[in-house]
Amino acid sequence: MENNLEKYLVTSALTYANGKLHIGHIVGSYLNADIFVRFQKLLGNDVLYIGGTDDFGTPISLKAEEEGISPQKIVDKFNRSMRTDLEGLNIQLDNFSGTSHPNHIKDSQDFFLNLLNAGYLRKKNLKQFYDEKLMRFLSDRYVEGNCPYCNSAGARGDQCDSCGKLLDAMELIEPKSKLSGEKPIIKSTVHWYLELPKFEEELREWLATKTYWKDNVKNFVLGWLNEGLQERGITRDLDWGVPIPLENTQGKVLYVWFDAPIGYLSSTKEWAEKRDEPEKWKDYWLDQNTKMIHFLGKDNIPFHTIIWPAMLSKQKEGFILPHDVPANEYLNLEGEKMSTSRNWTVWVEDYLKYFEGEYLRYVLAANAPETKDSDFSWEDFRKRVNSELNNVLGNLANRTCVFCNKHYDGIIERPVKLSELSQETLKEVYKLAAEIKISYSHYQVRKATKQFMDIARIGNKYFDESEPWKKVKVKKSEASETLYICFEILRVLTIVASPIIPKSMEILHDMIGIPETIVWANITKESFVYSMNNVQRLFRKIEEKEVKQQLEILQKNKKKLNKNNCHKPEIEFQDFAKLEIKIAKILSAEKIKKSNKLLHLTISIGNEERSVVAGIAKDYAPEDIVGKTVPLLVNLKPCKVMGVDSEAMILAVQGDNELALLHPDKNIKEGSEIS
RNA sequence: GGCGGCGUAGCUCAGUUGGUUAGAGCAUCGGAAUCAUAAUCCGAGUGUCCGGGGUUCAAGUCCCUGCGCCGCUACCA
Repeated sequence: MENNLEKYLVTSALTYANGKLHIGHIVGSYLNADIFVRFQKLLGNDVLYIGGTDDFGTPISLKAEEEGISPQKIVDKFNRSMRTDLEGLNIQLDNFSGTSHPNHIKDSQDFFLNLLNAGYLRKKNLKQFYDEKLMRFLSDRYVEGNCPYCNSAGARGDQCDSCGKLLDAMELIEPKSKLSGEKPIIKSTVHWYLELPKFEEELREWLATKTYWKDNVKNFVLGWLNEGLQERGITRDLDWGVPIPLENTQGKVLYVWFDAPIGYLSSTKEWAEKRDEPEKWKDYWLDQNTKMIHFLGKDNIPFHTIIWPAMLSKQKEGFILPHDVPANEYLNLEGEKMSTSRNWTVWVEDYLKYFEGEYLRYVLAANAPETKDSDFSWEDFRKRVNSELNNVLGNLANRTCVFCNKHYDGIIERPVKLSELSQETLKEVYKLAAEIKISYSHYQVRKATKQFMDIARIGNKYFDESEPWKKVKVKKSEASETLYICFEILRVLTIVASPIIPKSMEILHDMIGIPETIVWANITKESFVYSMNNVQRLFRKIEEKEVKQQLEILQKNKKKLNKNNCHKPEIEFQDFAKLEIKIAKILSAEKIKKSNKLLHLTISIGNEERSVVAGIAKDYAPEDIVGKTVPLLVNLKPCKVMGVDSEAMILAVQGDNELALLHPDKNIKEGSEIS
C-alpha cells in the first residue's frame, strides 16, 4: 500500500498583507485547500500545505507612509493577525510565511536571473512621466492631457476617448498627473519585460494536457491565449519590493505579481529549514510525481495558469508545474458584492467573537462558489446550522448516545448477526461514503457536504423505522442492534465529515469511544464495541436575534466607513470662489449610445444653453429628468466624452448604492448662482 | 458598447457526454411517533426548466435570436 502513496503540494493564494482575513479569502482559497489537504491526509497521502502573505507593492508602502511606520511593521501585523484567524477556523497550513522573509528575496532574484539568462526577459529603455511632487513615476493611465489628434481635453496616456485613438503618453499636449494635478516631467527609466509571446506554443501544448481542469478555469485561459499574449513589465520604480539583482538598478524592484507565486517555493524552503531538513523542499518541487495544486479565486487565474508556469519552466532546477488550479468564483454577502473598501464583508476576527469556527466552515462548504458566484447571508447561516448541523447530525449523535447510556450503561457490542435492514442500511452508507471520496477528489466540497448530511439522514430514518424505544422493552437485543448500526453510521461520519468539520468529528469520535483512528481506510471496518464517553451536544443553535445583531453590525460598519472616507484637505475661500455653480434646467436628455452610464443633456442657465454629459444613466431615465432644476458647475473646462461635447457638469450626491440629483428647496429661477 | 457568466418549485440550488414521469434541502399543509437538541419519520404537492425559433426519433441540456440579471471593462458623481 505504501507504494501507492500520492504526493501533493497544496497552496492557498498568498494574501495581500494590507488587511485582515475575511470570509472571501476563506471561501476563495483557504477552506477549500484545507478540506482537500485534510482529505488527502485521511487517505494517507503525502501532503504539504503552503501559504503566506504577499508583502510588497505600492498599496502597502502608501499605507505605511500614512501611518508613519515601516512597511515591514504593517506586513508583520497582518501576517500575525491572519495566523490567528486561520487557527480560529482550524485551517492548518504546514507553513505560513510572507514574501518579505529573507529566503524569498533570494529565490525571486534567482527566478529573474534565470529568465534573463535564458533569454525571456527584454530590457526596455523608456521615457516615462514622473510626478515630482509625489516623487513617483506615473503609468500611462495616471496621466491625462489634450489629444494630439482631435485636440479634445481629458485624453489619457494610453487612449483618447473622444476619437478612440490609441496614444503614446508622450504625445499628449499639456500633460497632467492624475494623482497630484501637477505637470509631470519626462524622465527616462529602464524596465524589464517578460516576453510572454515566446511561451505561447509551449503553453498551448501544456494546457492541452489539462483536460481535467474545471471548465471556468479552462475557458478563461483559452480566452487569454486566443487574444494573444502580450509582454508584461515585471519591474517597477519603487522601493518596497524585491530589488533587481543587477548593477545600477537602485530604486527598482520586481513587480508584486512576479514575485508573489515564488512565495510558494520560498515558504516551502522555510518549512524545510524549520524542520532542520533544509533539502527537504526538493522532495516536492523537484519530484515530477508531486502534484502541485493551487487554490485561488478567479481573479488570480491568469497568473497561475499562464505567467507562473511560464516562469517555472525556464528555471535551472527543473521545477514541477501546476497540476491543477481549482479556482473558485466569488461569494456575495447578503446579495451584494463584497467589498473591503466599503467594508461590506465579514471579518474572520469579528466572526470568531460570536460563533464557532466549525459553523462557518460548514456553511461556506455547503454553499461554496464552485461553479458560479454564491451568496452568504446570516439567515442562511442560521438555517444551515440549526436544521442541518443540529437537527440532523447533532440530534442523531445525541439520541443514539443518550439512549445507549440510559438502557445499556453506555456500552454497545456488535451483534453476531445483522438483520437485513441493518445490512442494507450499512451498505447504503458505505456507498455514499465512496461517492463522497469522489467528490472530495474533485474539489466538490459542496456536494460532499450534502452527501455526508444524507448519511446522517439515513441514520435518523433507520432509527425511527427500527423503533428501539419500543423494542427495548420486549427484545432488548434487537434494540441494541439498532443502536449498533447508528453508531456505525456515526463512526463513518467522523471520517467522511472530518475534512469539513474536523473539531466536531473529533469530539464525536471521543464520545462514542472507539480506538480506531480517523482514517479513510477504516470506513468499512466495523468496530466491535462502542462505549460512551463524556456525552455532550455537538452544536448549538443560532437564535434569530443573533442574525439580527449581525445584520446590524454589517450596516453599522458600512456607514462608518463612508463618513470617515471623505475628508479632503482644507481650502481657502478663494478656492471655493473659483467655482461658478448655477441652477440650471434640464431641457432635454438622451442616452449616449455605446455607454450605459452616460446621458447627453441640454441644459438652460437662463440666457444660455449648454450641452452636458452626465454619468447618471444608471439612476435616472432620460424622460424622468427633463424639466428638473439641478446645480451645474458652469466654469469647468469643456471636454469631449465619448465624442459628445460636455460644457459643464451636473452636481449629484453619491449614496451607498445610488446617485441622487439635488434640487433647490424653493422655486428658484434658472441661472441663479450658488454661493 | 465590448468580453464573460447566469435565468429550473415560494426560497437556496442539483441536474454528468442530449435519453423514462425534471430532482434535493428549507418553507407550507396533513399524518405518524415520543429515544432525542420542539428534535425525527412518512405523505402531499405545485414547475410555461425566461420568451421565440431551429437541429434531432428525442432538448432543461446543442445552435440562433429576443428579454432580464450579474461581473469585468470603457465612461463627467
